Amino acid sequence: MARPPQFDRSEILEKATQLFWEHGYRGASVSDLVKATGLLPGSIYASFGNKEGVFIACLEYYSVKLEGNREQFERESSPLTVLRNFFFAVVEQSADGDDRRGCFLVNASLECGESETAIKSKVRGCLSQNETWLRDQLEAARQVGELSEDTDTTKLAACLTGAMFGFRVMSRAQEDSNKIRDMATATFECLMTPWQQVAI
Amino acid sequence: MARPPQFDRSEILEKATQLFWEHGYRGASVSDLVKATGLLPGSIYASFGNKEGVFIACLEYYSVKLEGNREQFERESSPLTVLRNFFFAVVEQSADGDDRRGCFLVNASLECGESETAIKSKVRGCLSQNETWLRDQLEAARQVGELSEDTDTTKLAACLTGAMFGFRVMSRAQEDSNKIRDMATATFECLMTPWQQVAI
DNA sequence: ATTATTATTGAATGAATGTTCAATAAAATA
DNA sequence: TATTTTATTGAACATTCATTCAATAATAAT
Repeated sequence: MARPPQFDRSEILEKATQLFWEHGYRGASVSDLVKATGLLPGSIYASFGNKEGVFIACLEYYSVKLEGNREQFERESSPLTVLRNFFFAVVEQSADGDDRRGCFLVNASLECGESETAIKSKVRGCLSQNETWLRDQLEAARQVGELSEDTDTTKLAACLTGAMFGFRVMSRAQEDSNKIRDMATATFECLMTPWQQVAI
Repeated sequence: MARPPQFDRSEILEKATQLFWEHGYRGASVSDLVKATGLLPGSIYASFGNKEGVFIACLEYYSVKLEGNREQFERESSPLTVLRNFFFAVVEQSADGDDRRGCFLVNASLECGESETAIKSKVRGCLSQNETWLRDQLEAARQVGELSEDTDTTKLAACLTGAMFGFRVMSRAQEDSNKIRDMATATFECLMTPWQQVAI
């Protein structure tokens, strides 16, 4: 009994995400959003409530995409290989000289403060989802015998998350690509080696 | 032959830094700056050129303070102890539940993009200064025999820098204090242990 | 075809943004 | 003391900000 939206939501979110990712939440204005998406203010406010609403929808959109990204690696390999492949895929993305936007979630986490409560909690949720996936993967590796029995998978997942945050920041700071690669590789090896089981 | 400034520059910078640290570069307006410092717009623009100039002066101010912070640890201990003490001082600051502002430099690094060129390069300079200090400290430790001869101190300094970025981000993301402490401790041990020499 | 409901339009809103400026005040030199 | 130089004042600047709204268009159900 009503007119349906004329636009493709995920197409709009893709464009909005690119905009926010490049300029940040505060750095991208509603006019920029209008230009980037082709939607007029009225439509934007009718669909997302306000600018913060658009941003949170973008965070969700990005997070879902990231989830798909992780699942993509889960096909054929052992848990540890899946984990390693995902980790180094992020490393490569962070080391890419032509794209130094870092991680949309990490950027948002540092840009937004106590005043943007809804954003903060959304970011927190998405980041912890990623960390939980890492832990699940480590746990699976432990079950399968790729990691030693006494591996503290929760703590290890936190360490890996921290390491990833680290080179996400380095990526933004425009560090040398090889430096990022080297430091990420070394850190990964240092963190994982103590728990890895030698195949018999 | 002229009237001297009426304000104490470092007092102003202290207040401005606190403001920017809490709200970010874009999140703090010039009016906020006026309120926080007590200076009127004209004085601010006469002294710092523009808002970006104030921010860059704050980055410098913070960086110098950080340098003093590092030197404070250099008094009585061995290079490795100095390094460890500094590292865990930052950990404790990051884990402090009442102050989750993270690192002013890291925050600025993620908030500011390609449009704020001057800020980006200032941040880069300050961060690399810290990393260089870490490397020097590691190098001293190697010379003294606290670390093995074949320690790649440059790469290790990069790894430690990344680790610190990591828990700076976690601090902002409002993670549990003990989680931050645990992950930082574990990461530090993993990174350092392979190179540490056992005393004979 | 009529009606109810929602989407889109695009101008308008008031508040806030960073910055400028002429006037004034204060200090240091001559 | 007179002069020069710089600092401070506080209002005013144009611009941009996020948001609203009455008018219009489009759809689905009656």
